[in-house]
Amino acid sequence: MNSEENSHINSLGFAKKPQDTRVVVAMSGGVDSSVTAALLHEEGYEVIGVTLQLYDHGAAIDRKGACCAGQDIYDAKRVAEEKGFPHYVLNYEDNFKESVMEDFVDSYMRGETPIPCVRCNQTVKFRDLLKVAHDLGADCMATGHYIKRTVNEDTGKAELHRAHDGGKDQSYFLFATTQEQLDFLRFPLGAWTKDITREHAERLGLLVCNKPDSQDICFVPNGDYTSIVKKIEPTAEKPGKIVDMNGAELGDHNGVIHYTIGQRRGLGIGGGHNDDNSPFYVVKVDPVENKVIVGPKEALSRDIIEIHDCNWLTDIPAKGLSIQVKLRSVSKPSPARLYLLDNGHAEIHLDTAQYGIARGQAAVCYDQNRVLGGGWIINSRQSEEILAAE
RNA sequence: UGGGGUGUAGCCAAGCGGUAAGGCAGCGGUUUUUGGUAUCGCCAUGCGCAGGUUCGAAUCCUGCCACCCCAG
Repeated sequence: MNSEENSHINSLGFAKKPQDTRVVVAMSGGVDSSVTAALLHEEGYEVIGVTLQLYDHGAAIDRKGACCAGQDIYDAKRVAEEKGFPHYVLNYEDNFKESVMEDFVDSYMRGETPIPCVRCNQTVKFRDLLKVAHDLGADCMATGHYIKRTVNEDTGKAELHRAHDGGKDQSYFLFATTQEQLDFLRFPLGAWTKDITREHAERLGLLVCNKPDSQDICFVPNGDYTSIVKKIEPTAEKPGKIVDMNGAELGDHNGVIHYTIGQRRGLGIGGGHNDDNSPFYVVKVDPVENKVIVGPKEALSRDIIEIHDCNWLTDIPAKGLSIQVKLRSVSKPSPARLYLLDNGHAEIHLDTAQYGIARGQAAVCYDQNRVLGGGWIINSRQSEEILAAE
């Protein structure tokens, strides 16, 4: 981030001195965003740190690897104080609850499988906090995400690219970033590995340098997401039947919110229900009938995915586009072809079928390392040609 | 009541005189910046019960019990 010595353009892409460039840094209290803020400050930028208080303090205060509550807010403030730049804490609890947590709950109630991290980026951070940054007169807003933003010399447009460190790449969670948001955003860590970030944290003497990486859903304590669903929607947990694909009852469930497509464990279905004693997987979640439908792994095979609420950072030709797509955060992109549909949806035709594609998850499209955009999975099916071949 | 069959872990199940396969479920670990997947490990001192034969029995014998089927 300190290249371009021979240019008048500073490291954030502005034709002015760092000290004349005001940048709002979204600080979660973790290592990454702390380093981002401290480094920009070190470079001479006019840094304003902002931390959002997203959910209940008390419940999160002892939680390792959380963010944006309790101790983390304090940590962010300490970093700002030590480095000597202003820092604000904004209470976004209501906002977060409405935009992220309630969406999370509604999604499970509909039998879907949500990704709250994407919703959070999409709403609270890149819509609401970004507006605050604008209001503060900032030239841009920086975050500690591992993703690269480049400016295409031909088109002059900002592009999103996967992080240099493929293992830390967060592009899956940022697919919904619009072109307009991207124009205003900066991701200084995108070209780094986590090791480098931690080295800088140490060099800068940040008290957060040894904090563990965050993982899991930040507002869910010890991995038990259903406790949050129940807390917000006490009627969410209705017991019902687990049935096979012919409708035969195989067992009981204690609420569809506990299940997601592709899930194997936790069904409690013993042997003797099929010839080879092969395991059962959740094939469908039916909140209306309050049933969980299970079947063999083959029944999960899907090679056509329909997505909606799409965000595109490039033009998609009418005749389709060869892409690579990620249908879950942890998996290599797989080759596919992308087609836009008349209703604004899009369809992704996978070269090879995948298993466990759940409604509510995201399909993120790439051209090699470039993020083209993506959408939310609304439907999926197995093409007839493959069905016929089986 | 007569005839036949079956009883092996929570479930399915192999073994048929030589010291309890495998799978499903469950539990635990690894992996993982969403859910899930995957992967690794653990899981019957005992084979319906009681005797007997044998160096040795889940396996052979006897009795009892339970369930299933057919007859009546």
